Amino acid sequence: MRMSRLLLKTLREAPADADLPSHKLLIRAGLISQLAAGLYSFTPLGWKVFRRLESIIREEMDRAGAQEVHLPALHPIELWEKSGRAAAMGETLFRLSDRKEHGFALGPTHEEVISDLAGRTIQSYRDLPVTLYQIQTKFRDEPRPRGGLIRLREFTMKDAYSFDTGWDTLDASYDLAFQAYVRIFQRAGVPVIPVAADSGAIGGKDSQEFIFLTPNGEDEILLCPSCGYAANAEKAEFRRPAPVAGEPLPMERIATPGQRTIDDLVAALGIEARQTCKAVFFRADGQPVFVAIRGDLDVNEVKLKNTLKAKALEAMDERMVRAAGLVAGSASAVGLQGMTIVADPSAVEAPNLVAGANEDGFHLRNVNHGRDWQANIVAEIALARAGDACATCGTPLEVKRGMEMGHVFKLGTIYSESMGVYYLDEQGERKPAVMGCYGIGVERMLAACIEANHDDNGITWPAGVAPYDVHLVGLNLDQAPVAAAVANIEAALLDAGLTCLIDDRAESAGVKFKDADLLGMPARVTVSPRALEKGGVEVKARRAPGFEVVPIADVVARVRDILGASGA
RNA sequence: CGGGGUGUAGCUCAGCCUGGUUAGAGCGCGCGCUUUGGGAGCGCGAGGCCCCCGGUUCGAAUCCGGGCACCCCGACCA
Repeated sequence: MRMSRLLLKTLREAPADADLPSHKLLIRAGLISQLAAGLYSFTPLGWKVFRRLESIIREEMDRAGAQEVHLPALHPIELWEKSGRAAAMGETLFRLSDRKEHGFALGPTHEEVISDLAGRTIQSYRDLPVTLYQIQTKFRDEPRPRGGLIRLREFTMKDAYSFDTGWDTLDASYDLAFQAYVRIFQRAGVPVIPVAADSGAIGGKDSQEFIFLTPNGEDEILLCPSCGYAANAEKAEFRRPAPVAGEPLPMERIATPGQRTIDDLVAALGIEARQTCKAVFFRADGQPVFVAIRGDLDVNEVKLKNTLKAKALEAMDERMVRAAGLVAGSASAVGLQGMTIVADPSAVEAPNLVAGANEDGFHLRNVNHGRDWQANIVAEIALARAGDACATCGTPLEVKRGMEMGHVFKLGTIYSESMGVYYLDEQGERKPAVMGCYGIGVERMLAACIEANHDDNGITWPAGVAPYDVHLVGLNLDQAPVAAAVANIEAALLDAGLTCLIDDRAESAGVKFKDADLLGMPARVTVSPRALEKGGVEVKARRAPGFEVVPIADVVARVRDILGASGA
């Protein structure tokens, strides 16, 4: 491809609203162009990269025995009502109507549709196991698109779904997908670590995310430096600090004027935060929920939501708190009536806590669970934080930020039951298929690839992802020997199965080099009168500082070396 | 949906507070010449519903009101 013909405009400056390195470089290198919030067009060069990532994914999924399908993006709304997720997705679901006022949705994901397809074709245990996948556009009306290609309203997801006869063979399908993911991210030049995760709105059991660790990530990851335990903040387990021990003492009411927070109590009473009981109020699917947790801990809303099996969970606002008859700042479960009380074990096990008296300006000392109040549900709903002890080995956990690149999890029979994916086993018994689900965000992976592969001058593509293998720069192309050498090298590269982008523009050498660095092809070959006089052309690896003059006959071999060294 | 910010040329931004020439600069773009090893030089030129609607005023990019869009931080996700 000749740059004089390429639809491309590189920018010296990044748009002011680009924040992340990947976003800036995507724009500056002219790979994408924004249409609206969370919507981007890909230019020819950007699209080449995108397609190469798609190819990597496709090759590895095929290698793992998965079968590609193509599914509609437009879904009858009934499909989503049938699975119960029309409500669960809420406003994230793009909804529309056809001319007959029939409801439709733009697919935010494809469990329902794939289950419909699978349900119509899978009949016997002989048909299982099978893994289907697609690489297609998804639509989500995100509350906040952001970060260039990090969070989009229209994006491409590779999602795969496995169907098995039972949980034991699901483990094998899951592992196959897991290994495929390891290979995909390795080839794409995106370093990831698997972490334990919550399965989120889609539901299910075992779940792992592939996280690209970066300070620019949106997710918090807890890592144990000692035993290697890794989990996202929503899922992370940890050992709670021990309570202050003691025999239960008689409960007493104390005046605490103006003391509304845990910190206030700690300061005024000269106690530790772990000697208090914190009250937090939520609304789960419209029902009020009272949460009691020890004062030194915070509530993990995802764990709480899962505990309650709630579709929607929100913190109560002041108006709701008042309507529920709660006394913010002095609330406790002691004497509380009329709402579900969920308690973290920390609040249940610790004796003699200071808790609210449900009366403004007063608290209770020596409150004990079982004697003074009773939780309806006791469950681990505390949020792990940096420094908390690892549940496995006790080492203080570290917190890092990361981006979710992919997510694999064991769905079980949730969708096979609701959408009707049943098979007959050897005994002729009708059973739901056991499903697994595996997703990768393609645009996000592209962004992460740049986050992981760039320097001050631009992108440094891994060899397997770069839009072209070689950036062939011609200087003084009006001189016949230069033009001839460029043509020869192009032919040799093409014959060798390599692709090249030729800078044949009437630009100065400086401009061409700057663009070559910005665009980031792994190898650069510069043809100039100066180099020709030295008996060859210059070959340079994008990721290495120097260049060398090599005879034209050796260019292909030298380029191959560089590509081999520029793998992910 | 809360909090913060920004809308002026393709891009980065001045101008606005304190209303008043023909709305500016750099980069980019076109033409000519010069130039060809790290975004080079000279000259000429094109390019603006100053986000939109309304108001105040003799007069609005500028002041007031209301919208909309986009970005960032939180709650949600690949």
